[in-house]
Amino acid sequence: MTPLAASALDLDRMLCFAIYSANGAFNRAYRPLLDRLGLTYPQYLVLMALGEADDLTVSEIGARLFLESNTLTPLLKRLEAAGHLVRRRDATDERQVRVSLTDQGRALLQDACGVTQSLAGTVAMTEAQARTLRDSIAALRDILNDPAAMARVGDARDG
Amino acid sequence: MTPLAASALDLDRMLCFAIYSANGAFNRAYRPLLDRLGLTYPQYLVLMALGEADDLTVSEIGARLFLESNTLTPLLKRLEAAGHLVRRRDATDERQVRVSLTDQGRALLQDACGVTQSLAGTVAMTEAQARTLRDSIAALRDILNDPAAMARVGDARDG
DNA sequence: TCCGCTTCAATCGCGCACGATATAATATAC
DNA sequence: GTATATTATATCGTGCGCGATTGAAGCGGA
Repeated sequence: MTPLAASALDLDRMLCFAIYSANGAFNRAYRPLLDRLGLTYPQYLVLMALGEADDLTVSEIGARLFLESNTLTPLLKRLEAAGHLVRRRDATDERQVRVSLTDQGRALLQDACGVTQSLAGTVAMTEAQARTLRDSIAALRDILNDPAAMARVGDARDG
Repeated sequence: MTPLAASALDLDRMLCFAIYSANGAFNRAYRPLLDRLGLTYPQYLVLMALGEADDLTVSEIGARLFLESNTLTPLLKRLEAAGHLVRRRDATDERQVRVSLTDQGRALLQDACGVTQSLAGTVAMTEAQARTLRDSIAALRDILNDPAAMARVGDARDG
């Protein structure tokens, strides 16, 4: 007498829920470690992005993290207020804002990288397992982020 | 001259970032579909949980979704205001709040399940691939959610 | 030159997610 | 049987995440 549960849609069978709950678990695992550094996880990601390529525009950071200015602008302002980075208008195109790490921000990123590695060391997973899993998830993400692939979803319900 | 990028910590090599960005991608894919039903993704998960086992307490829902009352209480109030579920104090233990789907909520869940399937059908992945990936991610989540496993993370930096 | 179109960042509103705390009900200790 | 501890839910403040909108800067064509 539970017709809805009879399908293959149970929570534990859903890939999206596996991703959703794993994301929450990662956040909970990172939080106490990043708290000591005064960082949130998205802020840590921004520092990582700038560590790979400094002096990025807001859009370029967004392209790497799959975020947009409505999320990044206030986040970047907080990191700037904390002295971890500097924002300045591009001289040749005043629409753009270029973001660069300060020395303090660069040092903080070094500390934060240690956090990642100590956590990675705790999760019992071989390098090969982690790589396979990461690549599969990234491929899935790229499909979901592809407008062309997603355009037809739900069409059967519309027409 | 980019010492930070030289390590294995690049964004695209991080499992946590793969999870984080895939979660965002799933949300973006679900949003337009669930918007038509007036639901958010977490609200959809709550309906799913109640579809599997109705008349759950707030804590029981939280145990299934890895959430707590500070997140669930306002979310449940919104779903109740929309007429999708009912909340009432347990007669034998007034501390607990029992949540049950209304007929309207049950019907909405049926509609929402169609959304999931149309999206799953669009993502080119075999059943076996999806199962393997899902199980790996869930196992990872369970490790990250295990206080005992996580207790030692960062110890090396403390002592 | 002027007008429209696009692009980039910023702003606003809303809904999670969660640490910290509050409040009420129950259970336990004595 | 009252004091204390524990449990369940609710409340509050902060920081994402994002749809929608705004405003300024650049770009195009007539």
